[in-house]
Amino acid sequence: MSRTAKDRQVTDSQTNTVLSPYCRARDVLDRVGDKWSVYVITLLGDGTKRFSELKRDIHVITQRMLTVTLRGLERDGFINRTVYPVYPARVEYSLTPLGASLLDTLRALLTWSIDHVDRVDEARQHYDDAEPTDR
Amino acid sequence: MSRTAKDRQVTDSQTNTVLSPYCRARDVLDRVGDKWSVYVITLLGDGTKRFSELKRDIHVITQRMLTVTLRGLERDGFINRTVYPVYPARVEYSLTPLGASLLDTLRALLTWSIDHVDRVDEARQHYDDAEPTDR
DNA sequence: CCGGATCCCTGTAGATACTG
DNA sequence: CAGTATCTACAGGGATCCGG
Repeated sequence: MSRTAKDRQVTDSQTNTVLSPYCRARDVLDRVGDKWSVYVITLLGDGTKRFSELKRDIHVITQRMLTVTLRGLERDGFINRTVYPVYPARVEYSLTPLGASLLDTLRALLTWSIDHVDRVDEARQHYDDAEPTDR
Repeated sequence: MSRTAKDRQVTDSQTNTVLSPYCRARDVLDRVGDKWSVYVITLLGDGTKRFSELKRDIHVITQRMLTVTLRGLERDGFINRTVYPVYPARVEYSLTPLGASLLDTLRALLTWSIDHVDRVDEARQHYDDAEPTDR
């Protein structure tokens, strides 16, 4: 469940055959969970982009958070980072095959989310409006 | 981008037609991102389960975290909570149609994750082992 | 005993701002 | 374009207490 390599190889003493692979899958799910990664991957699905282009496309993201996000995605092997030694500096990002593969899977979840967010919102309001004594 | 209803209806002043729906989709993606929700949904995919059954199946989860997770999923309309006024207390959880629908989409991502975690781990080690001077 | 609530503590994601 | 420092909010966890 943890992020460290050491904890990840925990032997599942309870002979739970499902939990263990799930724990490892969390490494990927955590990427999906963080605020900007999915969106950056989606944008790079349209092709190679510069740092400044991404910054402009998202526009509400902090410069710092874009850097952090890109570093993480590069580390996980989802994107390539190419630096052109020119002035002013030019850095381009693009999806790796692994990243493109993830994007394919992600699109399904993304469209599901967009299609059902309204229903989730309804459920939340219904839940929040209910008498606390009901529970 | 935020969790509050107020912030969610931010008017996209930059005429960015993609970012806005993505922000709303985050409400769903955040569920995927949190540590136990996906696993609980998966377990409930096999059918109705009691609190104690879920606790036993996951076994490394805290009683508190299971409660918190179930509350969140119930609030979002993904699961049903049924209390039987008996002794000892009996509470059963099951997927709603919405939850079952999400699970279908989730399975694809889950299998992708499990299939590619090794490649991600490789990428990470390669990245971490590289000379910091390379960047 | 079961299911949960409540208090408290910690790590860390994310933001702001400043630097080169 | 990026690195660094600092701050805050909150997710996650431990322990303990509570009502049926």
